[in-house]
Amino acid sequence: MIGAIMNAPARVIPLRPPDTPALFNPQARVCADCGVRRFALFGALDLQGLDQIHVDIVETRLRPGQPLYEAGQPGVAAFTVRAGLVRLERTNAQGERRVLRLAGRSDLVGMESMLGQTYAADAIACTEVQACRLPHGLIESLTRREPALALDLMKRWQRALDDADEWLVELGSGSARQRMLRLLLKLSEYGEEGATLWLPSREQIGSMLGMTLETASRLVSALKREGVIETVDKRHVRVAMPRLLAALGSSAG
Amino acid sequence: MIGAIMNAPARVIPLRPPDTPALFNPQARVCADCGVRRFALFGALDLQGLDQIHVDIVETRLRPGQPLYEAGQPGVAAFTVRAGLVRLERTNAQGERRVLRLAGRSDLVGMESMLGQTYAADAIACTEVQACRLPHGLIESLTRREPALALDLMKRWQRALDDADEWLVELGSGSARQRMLRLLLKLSEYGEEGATLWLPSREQIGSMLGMTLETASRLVSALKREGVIETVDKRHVRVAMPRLLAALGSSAG
DNA sequence: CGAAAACTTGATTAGCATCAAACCAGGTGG
DNA sequence: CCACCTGGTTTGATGCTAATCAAGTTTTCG
Repeated sequence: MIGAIMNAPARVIPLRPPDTPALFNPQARVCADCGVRRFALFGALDLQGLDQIHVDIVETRLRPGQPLYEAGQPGVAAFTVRAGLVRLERTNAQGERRVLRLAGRSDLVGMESMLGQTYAADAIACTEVQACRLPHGLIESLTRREPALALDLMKRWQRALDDADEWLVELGSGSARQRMLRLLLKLSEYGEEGATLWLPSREQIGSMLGMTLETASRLVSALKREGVIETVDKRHVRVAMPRLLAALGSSAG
Repeated sequence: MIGAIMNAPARVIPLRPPDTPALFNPQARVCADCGVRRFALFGALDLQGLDQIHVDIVETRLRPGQPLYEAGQPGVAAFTVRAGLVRLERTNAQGERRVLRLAGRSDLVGMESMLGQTYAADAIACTEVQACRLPHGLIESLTRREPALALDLMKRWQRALDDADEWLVELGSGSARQRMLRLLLKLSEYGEEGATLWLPSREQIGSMLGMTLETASRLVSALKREGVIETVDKRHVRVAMPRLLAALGSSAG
């Protein structure tokens, strides 16, 4: 594959390409070395393609609470999340905020920008976030040159749709306790290392599960007492997966 | 446009093209005369294109309760809903069924089939349904010939995603009464004629709003007493929109 | 007509929202 | 350094909402 950079016949890409001296632009190098490239939007692109697109890609860093974009703004770019967690949320007719779903490593958010639409939701950093900004013009021109990318994009949309449905089905009904347990299960999918996962503020848990922050607090406290979760620091807990699964199973067999 | 069939320069299509004697295949005629074509997937195609694709398109009719497809089945075709209402629903880990959203006239469902995936949900007819079956192979080959179709498809996905988010935000929180009122508002978007709309069974309302069928029944009864809705027949009601909006406004200003 | 399914209505209870108060950690300024 | 403040969190007391259990009624359909 590395040899192929110069005479480019290939589509197959190794999981993490070794050094690639043929790339001229520094950002192209960053892209080539990116740990999520294989899973991200440009996984279908070869390195030569990368060398041509680098120019417009900007890496963005956000602190917890900072918005990546906001609902209603003209959509100028999509974003690949490289690290951290982003939450998508909307305000309903009654003015209550509601978290729609989360996006983590290798997820693509703000795809509506590629259709000339305004952003459909607020995207806000939950943790420290690293993201790559992909201007919509770039993607349009790339799709023309590389039709496989269009298929890749469609798969992205379908994944987002699956995620949305999953949140509705798993977190949308059942008792408060069940929803809390299922949320922990979901958060553990994004878990960085081991059984340690990021725990949202009580208010955010409420906004994800459709309950008050007091109820969320009581549930978290109860699960700590029961040894299902264990405090690591203010925003992180370690989860005893067997107990979590047992708790889920016992509440509705 | 009719003249253009023979020398085809056009992309502009009248809302409902008059007789088109130049088309040979009967199904192509059906497509050309289709009332939703302008809004449906092949709106971007000219009539000549239609004449070439007709062969694989089959019109399907369903009675209330019949499935269009089922979750987990290999996705062999997407469907454009021409008339009636289809509900998408899934069973969660605890075995409860949950309605994800509805699809009505001109909506496209089962798009995941075009990505070689199995269907992600059950699609079940709520009312009498007419749908056009679009085999995934057809769409693939068409996309190659007509790149604009890919963009059209992406817009479809985004619309589905918007719908999903909307359901979560609007029907996912608030009191049972508020959710019921918002559901009526949503159902009225699909309303056929005037203020008359299809009313789901109490069990289905429960499955859409995350409540028991008894609560749904009580709410429907109460709204009838209050004159917000009025029985037309077992499955249809007329809605007094001003009262509905007033009820929505008063319960949460 | 009779049985099954869908719907309605009532009584009771459990679960969660609401209101209220106290607690804690972190940061600021005197 | 300590007093103070602020925002997030915990915990308690109380009441309302909707689930549950239980009949009874209407509709549908063989």
